[in-house]
Amino acid sequence: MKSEHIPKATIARLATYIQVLSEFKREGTDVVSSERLAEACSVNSSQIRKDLAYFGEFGVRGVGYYVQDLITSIKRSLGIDRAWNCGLVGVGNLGRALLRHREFSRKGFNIRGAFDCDPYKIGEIVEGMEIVCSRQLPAKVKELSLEIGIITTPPERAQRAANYLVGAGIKGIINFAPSRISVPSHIHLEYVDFFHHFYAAAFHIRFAEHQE
Amino acid sequence: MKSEHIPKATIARLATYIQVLSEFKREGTDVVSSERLAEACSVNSSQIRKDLAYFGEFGVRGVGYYVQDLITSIKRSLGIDRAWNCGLVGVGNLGRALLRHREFSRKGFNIRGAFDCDPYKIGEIVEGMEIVCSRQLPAKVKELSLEIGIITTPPERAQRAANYLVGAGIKGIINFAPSRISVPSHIHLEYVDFFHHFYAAAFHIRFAEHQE
DNA sequence: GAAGTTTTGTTAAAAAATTCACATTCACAA
DNA sequence: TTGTGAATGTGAATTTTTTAACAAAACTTC
Ligand SMILES: NC(=O)c1ccc[n+]([C@@H]2O[C@H](COP(=O)([O-])OP(=O)(O)OC[C@H]3O[C@@H](n4cnc5c(N)ncnc54)[C@H](O)[C@@H]3O)[C@@H](O)[C@H]2O)c1
Ligand SMILES: NC(=O)c1ccc[n+]([C@@H]2O[C@H](COP(=O)([O-])OP(=O)(O)OC[C@H]3O[C@@H](n4cnc5c(N)ncnc54)[C@H](O)[C@@H]3O)[C@@H](O)[C@H]2O)c1
Repeated sequence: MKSEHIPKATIARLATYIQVLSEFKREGTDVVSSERLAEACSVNSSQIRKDLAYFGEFGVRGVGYYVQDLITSIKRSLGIDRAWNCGLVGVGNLGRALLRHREFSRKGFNIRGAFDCDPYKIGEIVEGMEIVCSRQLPAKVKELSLEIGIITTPPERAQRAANYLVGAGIKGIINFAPSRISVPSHIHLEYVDFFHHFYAAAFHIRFAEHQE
Repeated sequence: MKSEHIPKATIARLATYIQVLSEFKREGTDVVSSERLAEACSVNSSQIRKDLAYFGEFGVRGVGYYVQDLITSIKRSLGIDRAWNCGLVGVGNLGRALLRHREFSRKGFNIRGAFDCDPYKIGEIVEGMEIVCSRQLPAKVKELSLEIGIITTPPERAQRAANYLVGAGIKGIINFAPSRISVPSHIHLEYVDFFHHFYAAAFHIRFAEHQE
C-alpha cells in the first residue's frame, strides 16, 4: 500500500516493534504473528499490520512474519539500514552519558564528533574521542560527514549550537535542551523531552488517588 | 469543560506550554494570547485552548492568559504543584546523569533514593546521596515515601527492578531501559525511548534526499 | 490435489484528535 | 453607561488515527 505521509506515532511504534522483535530473535523465535507481536507491544494487531503497510508487504499469509526479515525490512523502511554520522554539542552530564552509550552505534548512529566551548573540556578524551572546540564545527562536519547534530547544551545555548550546526551544513538536529529553537525548514528538528513522562505519571497517580 | 480522559498528546503539549511560558516569564512578559503561545510552541491556537479546557478556564476573554497564573494552573492540573519523591534503580551512565540533573528537583521530582546491585557502587556518594543496595528497596521506599520509580538498569534487569519496586509499594514507574516490562494494572508505567527521534530524523532526511 | 486452517493485507467503520468558526465575555474608552 | 475591540471557550466540521471485519493468499493435512 506504500504511502506518502507517515504518522509520527507510527515511527515511534516501529521503534518498539524493532525492540520487541530483537528480543524474540534473541529468544530463538523465528516466526511471529501480528497478534503475538501486538500483545508483546501492548497494541492492537491491525495497528501493526497498518503500520507496516505504509512501507510494503513483509509478511506471509497464513504464517506470519519472519522475525529477522521483519527487523531488516523495518530498518530499511526507516532508513537505518546504514550508518548515520552524528555530532554532539555540549559534553556535560547528559552528553557524556550519550557518548558512552554503546547502543547508539549498535543502532547505526555513530557519534563521531564531540564539541564543547569550555576550554577546560576541550582536548579531553571521552570514549576514545577528543572533545573539540565548537568553533571547529564547520570544518569537522565536512571532514567527518556529520549529518545529524545532537544538542546537549544548557537551554540558553541551544539556539546558538543549532546555528553553528546549520551553518556547518548538518541535515537534522535532535535537541535535548528544554528550549524551543528555530532552524530553516529544510532541517529536520526533533525535541527530546522526557519530563512529560514524569508529568503523566504524576497526573495519573494523583487521579487514581482522587478516584478512591 | 472539565473532562475525564486526557489524551497523552495533551500532556506532552502541556509540558511544552510550561517550558515556553517559563521563558516568557523570564523575559518579563505578563500576559500572552493563545495565538502568541501557539506560535512559540508550533501548534494551533485552538489546540491550546482545547488542551486547557480539559482542566478548566484559565484565561480572560479579550485579554489572554496571565503567564504566571497559567503556569500555576497547568502545574496544579497535572498534579505537579507538589513534590514527588522518586527512587532511581541502576546508577550507571544514564542514572548518574539524571541524579546530577538539577532540573528534576526544580520541576518537583526529587530523587531521594539511588539503588544499585553492584557491590563496588554501593556506598558511593553521588550528588550527596549514598547508593544503596537494591535489596533495601522495600525499607527505603517506605522510609522515604518514594512514589515514583526510575529504572535505568540494563534492559535484561529492568523486569527485576520493576518487581522490586512494585513489591516495595511504588505507585508509578518510568522505564528508561529498552525492554518491555509487565506490572500490575494499578501501577502507572511510562516508557522513555528517545531512539525513535533518531529514527524519525533518519527517515525524514532520507526521504527529503529521495525527493530531489 | 482438494479441503481446511491460519494469518496477512486492505477496505470499511468507528473513534479520537485537531481545526474552524463564532457567540460570549471582558477590558477599556468615549 | 454604552459601545468597541479583542481573545477566550466551545459546539460543529474536518481530518487523522485506530479498530473491526473479511477476502485473498499461503501453508498443512488428508
Ligand atoms: N542531565 C540530564 O539528565 C538531563 C536530562 C534531560 C535534559 N537535559 C538537558 O540537557 C542539557 C544538558 O544537560 P547537562 O546536565 O548535561 O548540563 P551540563 O551543564 O552538565 O552540560 C552542558 C555542557 O554544554 C557546554 N556548552 C555550553 N554552551 C555551549 C556552546 N555554546 N557550545 C558547546 N557547548 C556548550 C558546557 O560547557 C557543558 O559542558 C540541558 O539543556 C539539560 O536541561 C539533561
Ligand atoms: N546511557 C545512555 O545515554 C542511555 C540512553 C538511553 C537509554 N539508556 C538505557 O538506560 C539503561 C542504563 O544505561 P547506562 O548507559 O546507564 O548503563 P550502565 O551499564 O552504565 O548502568 C547500568 C547500572 O545498572 C546497575 N544494575 C544492573 N542490574 C541491576 C539491578 N538488578 N538492580 C539495580 N541496579 C542494577 C548496574 O550495576 C549499573 O550500575 C540501559 O537500559 C540503557 O539501554 C541509556
